[in-house]
Amino acid sequence: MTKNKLVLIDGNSIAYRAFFALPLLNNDKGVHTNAIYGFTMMLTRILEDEKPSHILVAFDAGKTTFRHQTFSEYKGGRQKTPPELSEQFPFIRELLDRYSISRYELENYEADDIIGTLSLQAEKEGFEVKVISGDKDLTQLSSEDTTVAITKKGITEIEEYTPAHIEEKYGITADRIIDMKGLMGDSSDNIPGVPGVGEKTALKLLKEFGTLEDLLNSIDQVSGAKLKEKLEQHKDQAIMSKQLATITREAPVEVSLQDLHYKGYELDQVKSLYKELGFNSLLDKLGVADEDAEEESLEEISYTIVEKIEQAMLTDHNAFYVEILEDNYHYADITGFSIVNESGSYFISKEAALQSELFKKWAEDPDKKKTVYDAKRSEVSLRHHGIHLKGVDFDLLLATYIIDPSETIEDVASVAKKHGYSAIQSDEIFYGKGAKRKVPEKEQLAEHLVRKALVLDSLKNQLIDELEKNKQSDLFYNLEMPLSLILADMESFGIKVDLNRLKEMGKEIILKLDEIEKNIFALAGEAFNINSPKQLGVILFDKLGLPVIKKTKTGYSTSADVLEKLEADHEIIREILHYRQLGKLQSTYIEGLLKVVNNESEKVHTRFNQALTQTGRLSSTDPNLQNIPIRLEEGRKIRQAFIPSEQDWVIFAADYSQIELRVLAHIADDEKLISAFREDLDIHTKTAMEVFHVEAEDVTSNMRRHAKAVNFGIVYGISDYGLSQSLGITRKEAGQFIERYLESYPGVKQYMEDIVYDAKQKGFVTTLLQRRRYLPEITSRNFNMRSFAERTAMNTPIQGSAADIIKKAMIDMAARLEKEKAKSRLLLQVHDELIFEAPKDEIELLSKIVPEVMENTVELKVPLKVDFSFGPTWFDAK
DNA sequence: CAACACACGC
DNA sequence: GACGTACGTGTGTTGG
Repeated sequence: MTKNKLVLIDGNSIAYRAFFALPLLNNDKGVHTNAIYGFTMMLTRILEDEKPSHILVAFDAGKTTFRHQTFSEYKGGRQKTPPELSEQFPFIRELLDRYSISRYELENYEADDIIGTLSLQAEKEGFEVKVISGDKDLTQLSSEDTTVAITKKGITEIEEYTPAHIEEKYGITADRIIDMKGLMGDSSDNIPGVPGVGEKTALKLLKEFGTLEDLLNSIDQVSGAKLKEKLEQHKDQAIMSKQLATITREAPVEVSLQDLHYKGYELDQVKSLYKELGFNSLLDKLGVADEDAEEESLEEISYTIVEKIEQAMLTDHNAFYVEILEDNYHYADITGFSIVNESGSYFISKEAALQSELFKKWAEDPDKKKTVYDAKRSEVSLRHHGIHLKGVDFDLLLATYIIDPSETIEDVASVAKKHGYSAIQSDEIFYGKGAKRKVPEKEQLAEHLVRKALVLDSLKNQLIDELEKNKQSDLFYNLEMPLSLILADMESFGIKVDLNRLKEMGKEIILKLDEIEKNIFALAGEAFNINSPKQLGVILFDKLGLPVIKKTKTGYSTSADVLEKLEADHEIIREILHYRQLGKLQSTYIEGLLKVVNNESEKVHTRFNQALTQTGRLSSTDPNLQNIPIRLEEGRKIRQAFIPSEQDWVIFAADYSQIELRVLAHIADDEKLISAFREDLDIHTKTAMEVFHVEAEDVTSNMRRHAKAVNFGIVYGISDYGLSQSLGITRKEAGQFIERYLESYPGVKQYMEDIVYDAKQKGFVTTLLQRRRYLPEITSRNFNMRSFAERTAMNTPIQGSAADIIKKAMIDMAARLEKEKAKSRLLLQVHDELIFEAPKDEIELLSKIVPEVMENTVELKVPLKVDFSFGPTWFDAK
């Protein structure tokens, strides 16, 4: 017989927590749902993790409780519950009813007291008890049978208070928590305590004297005259405070433990409430994806399954959809096509299309306009069949991304849904996911693909209007759309890899890894899996007794910054760091790269995601060629394996110098920063001079390092905390650095203030070329969310404008290479640099035109500066 | 299979 | 006074 388990939830406290932890979500009926949603998340998690046999959610009853008789100002000065939260309580009660979970409130008592009373009863009956709240006061209930879980950050993370944990954390037993409260008070409940006594002092006193009463009986033995006087003076107040903080275990609760038995819930009940509230993600989790709704909305459509293509089907203006099921379109096969135009709606099988000369001619005709979804993907896959797609005049994927980069775009259906168009199923539902994925019969496939083309057809004009309204037409038509074709070229062409070089490096690294592994095992005194942070933690901190610097939620942290601090303590640390470094090279950059090299061409074909990042940057996958090592020499050598695809060619790399800071100088219109760049000064040294008020010759390398980190922080929008981490200084010091920086560059300071104000007014920020990022959280009452949104407001115009500039440079560069009839080709973009391969006899040309084009692609108040180099491998182009 | 910890680049 | 803090991608481990 397993033990009964009672879960007691502090309903008010969890609702508050959820409300402040989540942004103010609205459902389609205009009801705020963030607290309900957070509460639901918490509740389902508890049911799953704890599997209680009994459960109750306690709420506070009215305004006053028996505590007010003792102290009329109890909970005085507390802010009124925001109406946005109040309106959610009825739903939370409804939710509990649907879940068949008991809830209870009691006149004159707080939720705490109900919990205290029932937990005591349950303990006596031999139950295991779990209390869940956001209020640390509840920890006083912790006992051998009762664990108190307090939400930490957000709503999903909790900290569990067992008697042992309390002793470890505070150095006092659980039953002394109330004595501590008596001394230190509690400002949120307006419990006074003893003025001048905080947590530290309270704990010190209790450790020395025992209970509050013990302490007050021996005040004369307290060291420190001031403290003694305070205690003497506020003796009664301390006793009263302790009383107020004490949870009663004898409230006249009218429910019995039997009443709290939990028998599970009725799926339909919960489901219908979720639907009403618009909790779609939770509906999915219930495993009851809303099939009927999907079915309902799918109106019938008519279309033709084309056996033989005829000229009349291919017109001047078309919605054209190319289906490729695998996500890596470099290697995947085309599944089929659909076309919608004024002549009709068609499904065309892969075979029917590719055998047709008419189709090829139409696809390659720039005057036959096509609206597509993901032009790059369509283009690259058609090329495998010798067809060069031309005449794309609208890409639904890119338009959706430009209009709002925060929308997660999964497939045509997800885009359709966002614009209120529902006559289509998602690919996940239509094809199935994971192992269940399969291509259905032709009839069904045909219908699904035609539906996609219909979406293209019907959303196009709507999105064109939206782009126009946002003044983003130029960005869309003249930047992102042409860029997608350039990226298609880069991706299809690929980059040659020196397989032998890579394999050789792999062998060397394996030898070294074996050696280091032996050393580590010898130093540890046993063999273990070095790649397992868990096992490594046990060795370092339990067996070798090294000091614990940081913990993660699952155990000890063994990250590099922690290990570096331990380097002097044990020689095993150096070995582990080296092992990690080489292990990363081996698994990600040697084996990982070898896995994705095309065996025939010996090239890698990355895919640039052009519709993903919030800032407008590209990202790169399979392989990611934007994070090839460079910082450490050992890793940098990986670049020796990237070589030109033709004999006697070179790799030519050009990078913008300090593009983000130059952009900042421009948009902030900061006089000092502008003149620094006009004079082409070393910007980090210059910043050090300004921040530390010294002359150039007095800037030490440490000052420059600090200045560089601050510049870095400005560019990436990190917080004082982030800066303190990267410099190994305190948060306060980091904050002072940032302040001094802003004093040094008043234009920047003004910009930072203006942009945040602007973002609050408009709800979004823009870049040089009108890219947008919406920041709804900038008005959040949650400090963290608001701060993050504010930093994003400052940072996105900087990083996003830099992204705009290099994208434009890529387009200009492609045009210029064509004009020069050069053979050189662009291979990669890595955020602020462009990598080309070039015949040796074009090095001179590139050395002239690459900097010229990149530096002049836009005109800013400061010059743009480009450095370049070249060599037989990417490694040598440094 | 998802979540986590870690590490690489900009 | 605490909160939990740049963005991406890929790897290995772990536990359901």
